[in-house]
Amino acid sequence: MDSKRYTIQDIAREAKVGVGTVSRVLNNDPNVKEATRLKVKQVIKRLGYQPSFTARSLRTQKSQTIGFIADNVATTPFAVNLIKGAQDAARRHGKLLLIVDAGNDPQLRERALKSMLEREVEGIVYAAMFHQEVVLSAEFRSVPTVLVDCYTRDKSHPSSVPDEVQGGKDATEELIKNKHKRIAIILNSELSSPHPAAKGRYQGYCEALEEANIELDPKLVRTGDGDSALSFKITLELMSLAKPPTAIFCCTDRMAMGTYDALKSLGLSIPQDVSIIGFDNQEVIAEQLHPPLSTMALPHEKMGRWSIDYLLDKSQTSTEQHVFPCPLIKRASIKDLGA
Amino acid sequence: MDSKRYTIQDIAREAKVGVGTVSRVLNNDPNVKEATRLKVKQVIKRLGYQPSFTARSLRTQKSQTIGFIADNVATTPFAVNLIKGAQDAARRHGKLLLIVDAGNDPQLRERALKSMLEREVEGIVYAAMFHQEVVLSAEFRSVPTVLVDCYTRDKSHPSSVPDEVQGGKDATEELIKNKHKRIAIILNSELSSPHPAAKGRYQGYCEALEEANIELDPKLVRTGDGDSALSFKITLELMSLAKPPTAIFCCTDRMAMGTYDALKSLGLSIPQDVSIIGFDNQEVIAEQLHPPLSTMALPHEKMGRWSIDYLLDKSQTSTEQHVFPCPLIKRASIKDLGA
DNA sequence: TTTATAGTTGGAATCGATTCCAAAAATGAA
DNA sequence: TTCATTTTTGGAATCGATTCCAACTATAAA
Repeated sequence: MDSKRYTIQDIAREAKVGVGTVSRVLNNDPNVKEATRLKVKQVIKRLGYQPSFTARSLRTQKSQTIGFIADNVATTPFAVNLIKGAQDAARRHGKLLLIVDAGNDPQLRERALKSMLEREVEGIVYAAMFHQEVVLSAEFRSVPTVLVDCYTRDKSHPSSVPDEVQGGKDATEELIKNKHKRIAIILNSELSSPHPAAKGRYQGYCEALEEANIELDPKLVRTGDGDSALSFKITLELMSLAKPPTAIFCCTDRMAMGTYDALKSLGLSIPQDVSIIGFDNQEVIAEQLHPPLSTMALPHEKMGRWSIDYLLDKSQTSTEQHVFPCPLIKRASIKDLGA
Repeated sequence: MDSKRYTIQDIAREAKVGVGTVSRVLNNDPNVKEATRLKVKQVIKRLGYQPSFTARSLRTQKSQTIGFIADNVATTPFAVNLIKGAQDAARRHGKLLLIVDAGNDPQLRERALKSMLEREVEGIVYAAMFHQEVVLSAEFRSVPTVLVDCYTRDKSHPSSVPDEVQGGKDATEELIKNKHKRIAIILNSELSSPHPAAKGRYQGYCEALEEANIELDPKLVRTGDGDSALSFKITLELMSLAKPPTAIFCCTDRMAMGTYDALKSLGLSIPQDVSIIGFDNQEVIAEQLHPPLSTMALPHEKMGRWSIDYLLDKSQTSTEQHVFPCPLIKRASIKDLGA
C-alpha cells in the first residue's frame, strides 16, 4: 500500500542540509536563505514527504486536537448541526476534532474522557442533545472544558444554551404582530420538569402576551409531551372550546405535526382558519408539512462554533453561561388577521 | 488548571523500579512479579499518572485513530447513525475516530485527507450521505480506505451500500402478503438519474409483482422528487384513477407525508382505505405520522460498524462491494385485506 | 553446595519531529 | 584588508513512551 515514509533526516540528507534547516523550512521560519528554502521544498515535494504529526506533538506538547463528547448523537437530528459548527470552527483554527458519542452512559463518558486525556487534547467540548442540566466528574476539571446545550448546577464550566425565553416570546409576538389575540400554547413537557425548554418558552409566551396587554387564558395553555399523538388530541379539545384559539404555538415541530393533522381532520385549513408556529426548526418536518411550518430555530450550529472559539480563546476564563437567540424561520403557517 | 503531568520516569523513580518495568506494568506484560506490579500500580494511581498517547504512538508507529470523512453530515439525519455505528466499532477496537465533515467540497476533502495522513491514521472511512457514486483522488490509495453508502466506478476501494433492490422487493412483498394487488409506487427520482436508489427500489417492486403474478400497471408507477409536495399531487391523481390503488409504496418517508396528507384531504383513512409503506425509516416522520408509518430502514448504523471492522481486519484485502439488507420496520400503516 | 534454568529487572537505544547553541558564512564599515 | 555584526546553518539534546538485551535473582535438580 504505502511505500516507505520519509523522515526529516531523509530530506536533510537528500537536500544536503541539516535537519534544523528542514524543520525551519517546514515551519516557515524566516531565517532561511531563499535559495536553501527552495532547494528543500523541492526535495520535500519530490519525495512526497509528510511530516509526522505525532513526533511534532510529542516535542511541542501540542496535540492540535480537541475532544468532542456528545451525549447521544443518534437520538436527534440536531447533533449534526452542532458537529458541523464545531467542525467549521476547528478547521479555521487548524485543529481536528476527536468525536465520541458517549450514548448517555456516564461510564462511557468517563472512558471517552480518559482516552482523550491520554491523547492530550487541548480542550473538550461536552455537548448534550437537548437543553438540560448535567453533572460531570471532577476529572473534567483537569482540561479546559466547555458545555453546549447544557450546564452544571454549580456553573463550574462555561456553557452555551439556547435562549428559550426569547424564543418563546418572539414566537408569540410573531402571532400577535399578525393580529392574533386568542393564542394557545402546547408545552412540550410539564412546567415542573427539570428541563428548561418548556419553562422558558412558556415564560416568553407570558411576557409577550403581557406586553401586548392580552389577558392570559388558562384554558389555552396545555401541556403535551413533545410528540404528535398527544398534540393531536389536545388540538381537538382546544378547537372545541367555546372560544377556540385563532393561533396555536406548538413548542415542538413534532407536536405541530399532530396539530396539523387534527386541524385538517376537523376540515379546518392552515393558516386560513388557524395559524400555527412551531419550535425547533426540524427541517424534515417543517419543510415537508403542508403548508410549510413557520418555527423558531435552535442555534445549534452557532453554539457548536462558539464552543470551539471560546475554548481556544486563551483570554477567556470566565465560566458564565452564554445564551444564544433562537431565530424565527418564516414559512407559510401564519395568517395575518389584520390584512 | 492541570498540575504537572507525570512521566513514566517519575513513576519509575517513585516506585524505585526501572522505566522498563513501569512500561511492562502499563502494557500488562506477564513477566512482572506480582508484588512489583502492585507497587507500580499504586504509584500510578496515587500520582494520577496518564500515559502519553503521543509518545506511545511515536514509538509504536500506531496512531490508534481512524479518519472518518463525511460528505455532508448536516444535510441528513442519517449521518448520526453512520457515525454511531462507526463509533461503536471503533471503541470496541480501542480506536478513536477523527471525524471531519467535508461538506461536499472536493477541496475540503483533500485537506481533510492531508491532515489525517499527517496524523498517521490507520485507515480512512469515507461516507456519503446517500447512495451514490463518488470519485476520489489517487491520494486515497496511500492509506487503507473504505467507502460507505457510496462506491467508485472502478471499484478501487471496498464499499458498503444498502440493498435497494431487496428493500424495494420486501416492501412490495409486505403489501402483497397483506393481499394487496393494486400497488402504486412513487419513485424518489427519475429512473434515469445516476442515483441507484430509485432504480433499485423500482427493480425490487417489479420483481415482487412478477413473482406474485401480478401484472404491472404502468398507471400505478409515478415518479416524484423525494419531497412531500409533489407526492401530495401524485397521490391525488392516483386516487382519481378509474381503478385506484389499495396500497402505495412511497420510496421516501418524506413523500409518505405528502401521501398521508392527500389521502386525508380526500376523506380517506389510513390504513382502512389505503395502505402505505415508506422507505428510509426517518424516525421523526415515521413515528410521528398518524398512524405510524411502516417503512424500510436504511442500514446506516450497520454500514458504519462494518466499515471500521472491515478496515481493521487485516486479512481482508478485496475491494468488493458489500450490500446490506434494509429491514422492514412494521408500524401501523398497512391493512391486511385478507382478514 | 553447585549448576542449570526460568523468571525478573534495569536502562540504553529508538521513534521523528523541534529547539537551541555554537559555528560558519555573508555583509558592512572602517 | 580587517574586524564587527548579522544572517544562516548544522547537529546534539529533547519530548515520553516501548523494546530489547544483558544482568541479576530465585528455584529446582544433581
